[in-house]
Amino acid sequence: MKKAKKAKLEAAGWKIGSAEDFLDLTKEEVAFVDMKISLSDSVREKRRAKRLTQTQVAKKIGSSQSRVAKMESGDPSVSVDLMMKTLLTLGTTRSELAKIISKRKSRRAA
Amino acid sequence: MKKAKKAKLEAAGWKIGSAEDFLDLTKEEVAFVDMKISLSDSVREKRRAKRLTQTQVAKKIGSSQSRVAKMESGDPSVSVDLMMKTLLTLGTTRSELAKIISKRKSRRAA
DNA sequence: GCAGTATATGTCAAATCAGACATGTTCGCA
DNA sequence: TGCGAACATGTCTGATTTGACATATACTGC
Repeated sequence: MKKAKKAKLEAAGWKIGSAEDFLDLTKEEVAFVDMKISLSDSVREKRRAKRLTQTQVAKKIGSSQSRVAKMESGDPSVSVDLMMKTLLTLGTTRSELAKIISKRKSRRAA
Repeated sequence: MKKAKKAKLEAAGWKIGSAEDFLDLTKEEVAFVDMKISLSDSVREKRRAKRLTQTQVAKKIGSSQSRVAKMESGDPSVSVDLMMKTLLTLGTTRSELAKIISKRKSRRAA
């Protein structure tokens, strides 16, 4: 299974087994998961741009390194709320946030 | 206390007592709460534009009328996740969502 | 007045998400 | 090779958010 697809399903809260599972998400669910992935990527980008470690970010937002790692990996246990709060804490403006939300994922090479 | 201010504090999870409480939010907290208010307003606008009752929206998103009411009133118990899922279900596109996020609140008459 | 419909508000148990911690992996460097 | 730093992953317990329900309020037409 393609990595992006896997990430989407997992972000939606599903576990991918060894069998060829297939679950169709509604259009809205796909949009929501895509958005979460955009936010997730942006957290990593913002953090790197500011040359901070996950531990340093964790301290800023009053959380832990593992939760920051989960944010960046698109773990389904992370809410949009938390990622947005994190981005804002990292100095992202509302209009930058808007760009992140609207951003279509550029297809990455698998 | 101004209504908008009250809404912000409440949306941030604080109860306003009778005494002249004052809690200063950080810049990021204010931005986050503003954003939630924008989303909240948008849920109501979108629903009305589609001429749906709260009960009908609740059914669409698999929730209850009371939760939709809370979304629209900016209740602090409502997450950004839920409001975004709702907006997407109501046909909002990601780029429209982006506009909502970036939107500065126009000052309402108190 | 009284129904009926729409929305608001408060509460609760169950589900989800949180921070914390342990531990595993990966990388660079001496 | 071994060490240390950064990051990933799994899992606890507690906090927050959830849908559901009861109930209140507001407005309509009769």
